[in-house]
Amino acid sequence: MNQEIAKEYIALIPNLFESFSELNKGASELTHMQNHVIEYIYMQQKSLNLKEISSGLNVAKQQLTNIISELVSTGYLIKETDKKDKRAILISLSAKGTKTQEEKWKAIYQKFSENLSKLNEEDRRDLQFALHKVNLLLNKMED
Amino acid sequence: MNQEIAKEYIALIPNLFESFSELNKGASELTHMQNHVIEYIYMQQKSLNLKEISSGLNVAKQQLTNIISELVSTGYLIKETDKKDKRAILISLSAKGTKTQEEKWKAIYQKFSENLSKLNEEDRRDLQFALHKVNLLLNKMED
DNA sequence: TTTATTAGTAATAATATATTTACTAAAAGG
DNA sequence: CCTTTTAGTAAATATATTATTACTAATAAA
Repeated sequence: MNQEIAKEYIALIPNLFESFSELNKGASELTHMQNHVIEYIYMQQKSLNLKEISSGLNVAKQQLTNIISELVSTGYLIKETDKKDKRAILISLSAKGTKTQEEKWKAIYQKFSENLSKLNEEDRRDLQFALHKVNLLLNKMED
Repeated sequence: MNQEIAKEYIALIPNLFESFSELNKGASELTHMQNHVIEYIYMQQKSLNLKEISSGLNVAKQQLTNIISELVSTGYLIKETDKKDKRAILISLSAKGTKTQEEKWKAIYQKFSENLSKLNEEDRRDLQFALHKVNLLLNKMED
């Protein structure tokens, strides 16, 4: 059975690919890496130190020093020293940073909502249930 | 109802994020863009011309000229002129190109399969059904 | 059959990203 | 304490990506 499930999971990834790539289309004033960093922090929903961002995104910490200090000075990120570990610095989104992310997701949200009209009511009901179940179980798996 | 569905859809994206980013971790000998191009062609499951890749990836066609000719000379891609439109060139994966992609997906597949053991049998059955349904309906939506 | 579009190429310059090496200061471990 | 590890910074270099402009040749459209 596991094989069947894994196949369905794998099939899901390309299905979301388009929405995913669209996240960074809106060609803001930010570079790819800057976007990438902001997006990652937004998804993690908490403050992160440089090391966590580095390993989460697979980017050398030396690179992040510049990228993040740029994002701090342009007002997207906020730095504060970690009181539990004085070597570390916790990085989080500012209101401005959060807003840019919310707008990107909103665009995907709207496009998807429009496409939903191609399904009839029964299919939509099924889709809702199935999506809910998938999210629930994927979360359960990651714990 | 559409709002609820869209919310579940949006929630799904971060859920797949990790698997998604992992696709390009294996730090092959290829650059990001080269990987990106190969990945895109692999996902589309057919030959594409330069224009289609350009608009699909939101990358200027001028950039692709170099990227693709490099990938052709290193044996990942194959070029052939489109007989229906003599201006165009159809680009597809070589056996070597296909193999690299298959290996990346296989790694994701295996990791996911291992994680599945965290679910009990009933949950796994539910997950399989729900994933199948989601894929089915998302495909239906895109037609 | 002209004219306008479209697919792709080419070369250059401007930016961005990646890699390497070396450094400070706090923490962890003995 | 003393040593080693860890988080972050810094600067230089190499490589990759993006943007701009200009060009050829095939196709579409007037």
